[in-house]
Amino acid sequence: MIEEILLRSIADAIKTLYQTDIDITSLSLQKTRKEFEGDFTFAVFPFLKISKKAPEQTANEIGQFVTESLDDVEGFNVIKGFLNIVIKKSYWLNFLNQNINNTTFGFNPHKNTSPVLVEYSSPNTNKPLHLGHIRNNLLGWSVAEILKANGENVVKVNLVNDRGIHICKSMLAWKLWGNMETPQSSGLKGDHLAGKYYVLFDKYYKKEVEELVAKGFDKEVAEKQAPLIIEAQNMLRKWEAKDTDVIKLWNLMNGWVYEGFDVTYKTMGIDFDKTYYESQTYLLGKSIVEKGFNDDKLIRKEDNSVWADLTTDGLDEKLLLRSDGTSVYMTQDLGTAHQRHEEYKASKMIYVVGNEQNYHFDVLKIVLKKLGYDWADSIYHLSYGMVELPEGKMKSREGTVVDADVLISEMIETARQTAFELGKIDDFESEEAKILYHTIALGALKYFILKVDPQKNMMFNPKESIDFNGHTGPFIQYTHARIKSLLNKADNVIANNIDLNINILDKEKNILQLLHEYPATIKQAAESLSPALIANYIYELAKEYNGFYQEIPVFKEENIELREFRLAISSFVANVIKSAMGLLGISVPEKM
RNA sequence: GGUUCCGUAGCUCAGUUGGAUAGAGCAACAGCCUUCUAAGCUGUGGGCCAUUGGUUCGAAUCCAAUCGGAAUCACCA
Repeated sequence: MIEEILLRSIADAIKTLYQTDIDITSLSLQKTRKEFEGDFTFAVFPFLKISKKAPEQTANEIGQFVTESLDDVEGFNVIKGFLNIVIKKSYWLNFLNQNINNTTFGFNPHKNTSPVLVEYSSPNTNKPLHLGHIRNNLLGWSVAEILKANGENVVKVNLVNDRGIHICKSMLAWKLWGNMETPQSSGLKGDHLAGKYYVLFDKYYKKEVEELVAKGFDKEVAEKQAPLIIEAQNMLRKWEAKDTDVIKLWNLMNGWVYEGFDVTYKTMGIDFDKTYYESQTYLLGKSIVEKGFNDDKLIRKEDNSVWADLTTDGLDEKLLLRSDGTSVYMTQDLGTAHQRHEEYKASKMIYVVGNEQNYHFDVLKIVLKKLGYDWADSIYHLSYGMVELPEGKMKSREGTVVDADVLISEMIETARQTAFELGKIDDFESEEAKILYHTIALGALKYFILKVDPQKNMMFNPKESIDFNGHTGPFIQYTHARIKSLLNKADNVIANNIDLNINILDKEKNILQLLHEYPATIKQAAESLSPALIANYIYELAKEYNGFYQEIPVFKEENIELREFRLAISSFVANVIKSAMGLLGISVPEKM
């Protein structure tokens, strides 16, 4: 990489000129700002104490040294204390020639190290997926792909939350009021059917609580004594005791939900290498807790509940087993983590989970350590922000959730209408057209979500449908389609031996520089686990290309060498757009 | 109340380890299709980077305090 060569040369310069050894990692270059001439800029201010000279003079001396020692450097200029280094155009053209046909440009070779696990999605089987889950799925999937591109050995895992009191609520409601309704009989998608009964449970439960309060009970007491909740708890105990009828009902309803989830995952293009089920790990969790108690690392209270005392860690006590012996969320997470560690000995276990669970993961790591598992440090909680609506947070029970399936189908419809209004397609009902609507709709949705820094909360306004113009997925897809159309006109013949003496325009060099940054962008995105860096990078590239496309003839250029050069740049841009969008899970059309 | 995260244009968001005059998109206004796809391009207006101190040659970026907002602190998950 030219950056590293430049830095080494600068370090040499400082050593030769000022007799001081500088660690190369303490030096940094930045891209030269557009208003100045040059490619890379080095700020000399920190080294004035060493040079004991004015900024301009120091910069001039270093610039002189670097220019004389490196073939790829054309020259330099100095403005205040900023040394702007100009790279020869032959460097950029060589870069183009060498990478134009490299289908894995920007990717690191596969390292043969212990795997990195990425857990995402982690759905509950009592309700369908909503916009919050969409962010989770897209983030997790994309982070996994970016890590792969960076050479990691990645395992994508899902953890299905298929047991627990919330599942029993749906089951109980269906049993009481469902009249044997099935996805077939109702035409409802399986996950939506389960969700319907979850909502129904809550409705009647609330009613019971109100009635008890009206009779003079405290609200807290009422919430614990309402017949419905007692019945649900009863069901959970029966489930843990493997009661035949309860298990049968559980299998039936979960089966419906899985069928529903599969459809949604397929539509979104989300996949997994391995799926864990809480129902298969919670017993391991229980045994870990029992062992911890026997080893005197946990405490049992009079009512038989088991707790971890975290007061020495500045936290509170944490329940691990209820007084009736059933397990909680934390219990199964201990079991799941343990099982995964045994299976993969992963160097890192990344959990993509919303920031509302920050405390949970702090506790998980502390409890694991307390129990003597050193590998607790390999657990990393990739904590992402909530998706907020204009009215505030999404709440299932208040009906303010944006349903994943509904949102996606609305987006597809919008894509269809927009294509119609723009007169883009001849046959609007053809199979090809339908694929295109899907590609564009998902492109818009995925890009909208992934371009935001994962850590931050993000706003989604359902009344303003996601845009297809400007800083969006379709903008980038469109750029790709236009390039493909150009390349087709040239019969897809792309030269990789561009003459190093041709004249390069500013816009062309800007594009080459951006392409040159792709490998570093992937690396950075992998290190910071942020697809947003890829998303913003690819927008910048597409935008720069569109400016070029508008102003400069490509296929119509009469000079053959220039035409080949511009076609080559165009082809390279198309490759990188396709590659980078692929890391976001967004496919790019050939035509649109 | 404790802990954690966030405050950048009217709105939605960028701004890599501190660097030169703070960047996009949307919305508004004005232009560009007999020439490679106008889902595009060009231009105009729009900012006390929440506030106040500090560190530094240099702060949107680092530190502290204050003010706003969010999450969490359950025998829910």
